[in-house]
Parts: sequence; structure tokens; C-alpha cells
Amino acid sequence: MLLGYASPVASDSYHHGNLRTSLLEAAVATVAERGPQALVLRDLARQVGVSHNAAYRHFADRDELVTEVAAIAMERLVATLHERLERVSTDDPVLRARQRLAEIGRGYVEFAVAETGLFRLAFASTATVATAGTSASRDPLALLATCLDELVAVGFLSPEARVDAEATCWSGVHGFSMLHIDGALSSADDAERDAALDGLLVAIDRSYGASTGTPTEPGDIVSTGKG
Amino acid sequence: MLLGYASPVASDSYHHGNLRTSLLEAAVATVAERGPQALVLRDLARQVGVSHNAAYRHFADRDELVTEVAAIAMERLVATLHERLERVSTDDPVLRARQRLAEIGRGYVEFAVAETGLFRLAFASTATVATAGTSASRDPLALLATCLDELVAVGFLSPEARVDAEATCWSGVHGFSMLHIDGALSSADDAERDAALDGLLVAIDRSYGASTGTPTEPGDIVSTGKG
DNA sequence: TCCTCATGTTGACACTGGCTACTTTGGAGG
DNA sequence: CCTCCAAAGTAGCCAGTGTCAACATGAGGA
Repeated sequence: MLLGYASPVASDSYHHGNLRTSLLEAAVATVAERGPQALVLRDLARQVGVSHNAAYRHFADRDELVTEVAAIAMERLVATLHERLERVSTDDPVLRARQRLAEIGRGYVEFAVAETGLFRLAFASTATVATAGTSASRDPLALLATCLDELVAVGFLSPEARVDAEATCWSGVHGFSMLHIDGALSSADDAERDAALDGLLVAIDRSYGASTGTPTEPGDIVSTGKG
Repeated sequence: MLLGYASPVASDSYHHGNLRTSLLEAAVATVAERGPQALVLRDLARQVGVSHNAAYRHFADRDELVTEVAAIAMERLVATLHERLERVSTDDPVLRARQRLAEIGRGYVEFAVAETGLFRLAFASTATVATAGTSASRDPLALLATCLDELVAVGFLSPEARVDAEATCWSGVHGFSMLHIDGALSSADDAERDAALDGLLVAIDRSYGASTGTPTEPGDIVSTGKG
């Protein structure tokens, strides 16, 4: 789907005609279902119905394929974040900025929970990803920065508190995601998780409001994009 | 060190006499240096100077050993947190409670950065750890809960905000740790990291103060246990 | 029509790493 | 002193997995 192709030529002839894309698709599916460590070249070949090591005509080695899959994973994360951002419909500029920050957080956690394998891969070795998908890998951070800038622009977040806000917000939702997919808090059901996430987002909102002395109410933020 | 043993008997005879403990020690060292995936039975045996598979006299399989190492890792984390908590010397009850929460956060990140491998293992598969080291694995959470209860008791944190506070605080420091050891934010040097961590802790402190309308200053928290 | 070469196939190699049999050693109890 | 058995050793199986080398195929251009 996200790879944007349509089975172009011969599909069962000697020459697959679309192997590279098919391999990536199978890889994405595998990672999504069984995690990054399940990414085995021979398995991919089997899934696509091709001999083992046919992949070597399209990827120098396993790493190259993994890197590309990681880039795709990052793209999907960014896409999820964008979708969430567009759900905010309020006109009030302050409320809008606050809700957009909350939505980006919900999108992040939503992706982590729904696409655990891809999420893990995307952050497994940023060294690798950063080398290849430089622009894509920084997009989540850029998106977050935009939201935070908006909060400053509307006077909700103070410039001093703005300084470390990226790290703070990102840490919050990233840690929340990891603890919920990796154990520790993974015993929570969906409702508990959503409630706890609201708690986190409200805490951040309250903190940033307090940085400029702006009073906040949980209801300002938790009623929006539910579901 | 933490294993609390002292090479008891013969050390180079046919019977090692201390293999189990030695293996665990080597395993901890290996994980600390090269990460959880470097935990290979044959390597451990080599390090200890014993034949491969001698380990099977003391551990049913690899998983059992890994689980025990994970438990040790968790113990060390808890020990680090305790050390940090005891650094707080203020008498003012409110300030004390606030600083204790901040210190527990610093301890968490300190451990993650200093003992990256052990930190990863401790949280790699809590399912495994939770089965064996039930009490130990919950200690970090219990410690955090105690600090938060103190904050409520002294009137700094509101009971409503207390509800999801464990998840919020833990998420913050856990995510901060992961992003710094795993890439994404790992390019930051020590000074940058410390500054960003202060930013996170101040944000949490400000949020919780705001929950009861208590004004806060960054200086209340950032001057304490530096280093 | 025929050649070429990108694309796939077959087969094997190297290596890792968990695990199993079976054997050997030597400390401790009788 | 002798015997037993926990503890360690030796040897090797086996499955998985990345990778290389040599060969096969067939679509498209000359």
C-alpha cells in the first residue's frame, strides 16, 4: 500500500519483474507481524516465491534491506502523526496548538502499539537509519518542533520552557510507548492505556501552561481525537 | 561485587567449585560491555576457562541464565536509585519530596547511560523477568510510588494528578534514556544530556506544582545532586 | 533472428550457537 | 581405602542464516 506500486509485469515467470518492491513489502509485513529479528532473507524469498539469495540482485546485503525497511517504518510513523494532526478542528489558536501537541503524542503511541514491530525497527538502530533516511528520520522531530513553536507563538509556552521541550515531549511519549509494548506496563488493557496516556498528555499540557501562568483544564485536551 | 560471593574453593582444579557464580559474573560483564545479544553460552564458558556446555550443570538452558542476569541488572538499577535518593539532604519536607523525585529520575538515566547493556536487558523482555524476579522487577515502580505519595502527603501534588503519575514519570525518564542510548538523541554529549534531563525534570516538577497551584522555580530542583 | 545481460536458480560453504550423549575426574561419606 | 555421584570434559549433531560462485532464462534491442 504505502509502497505505491501496482504489480506491473509478469508475476509468475522466471523473471519476477517486481522483486525489489515485493521483497520490501514482504519485509514490512514480516517486521510488522513478528518483529525486526524475524527479518530473514531466506524467509522473505520464500514468501515472495523466489529462490533464496535472489535478493542479492537488488540489495547489496541484509543491512541494506533492513535500512530501507526502517526508512519505510519511519515514513509510516510520520504519516500516522500527520493524520492525527489533521483531526484537530478547533479555531481558537491556543486550544488548537495545545490539542495538536496532544494529538501528535496520541499518534505516536497509536503507531507504537498498532505497529509494534515497525516502531521497534524504526528506533532499533538510528545510526543505520540516520545514514540513509536522513530527512525522513528527522521528520517526527521536525513535526514536534513545529507544534512547540506554535505553542510559543500563541503565548501558551514560555520561550525558556521551549528550550528542552522537544526532548521532554518526545521522551514522554517514547517511554510511554516502550513501556507498554515491551513489558513493564504492557499488562494494561486498551482503556487503561488510553487513560494513562491522557494523564501524561495532561501533565505536559499543565506544565507548559504553568510556564506562562496560563490556567489549564484536562478537558481542554482529553475530549478531542478519541478512538 | 553485587553477587556477594568470595571465590570459595579450588579455582583451577577439575571441579571449578564456583562455576554458577562465575558464569553469572561473566555474563553480567559481557552484557554490560557488549549488550544482551552478546550473551553466548560458549563465550561465557571460554571466559571462565571451562568447556562449552559446562554451564548446563547449573542452568537448564540459555533462557534461565539470561533471566537471572536480567534480575541482577534490575537489582543494580534499584541500587542506583537508592543511592541517588539518599543524596537528598534538605529538611524542608516539600522541597525534599520534590528533590527526591528528581533524583530518582537522574538515577534512572544515570544507570541507563552508564550501564546501557544491563539497562537494555532489564527491560528487554519483562515477561521473562517478571516471571522470575517478581519482587525485584517491581521495585523501581514501588520506589517511584513512594516518592509520589510523599509529594501528595506534603500537598505539592494533587490526588487527581497523582493517579497516572507513575506512568507519566516513568515514561519520561524511560523514554529519555532510550532515546539517548539508542540513537535519535544519542548524538548529545554529557553536558547536553544533563541539561535536557534537567529540562525534563523541571517540566514534571512544574506540572505537579501546578496541580495544586504551588509555584515552582527550576532552581529548587536542578542544583541538587549534580555529578 | 540472435545476442546480451539483467534477473533468477542451484548448490554449497562458513560459521554460529544451542543442545545432547557419553566419558572422566576427584571430593566426600562410609 | 573405596565407592559414588555431582561436576566438568570431549565430541559432535543440527538448524539457521548470510554469502559466494557458477549456471539458466528470457525480454528487448541491434
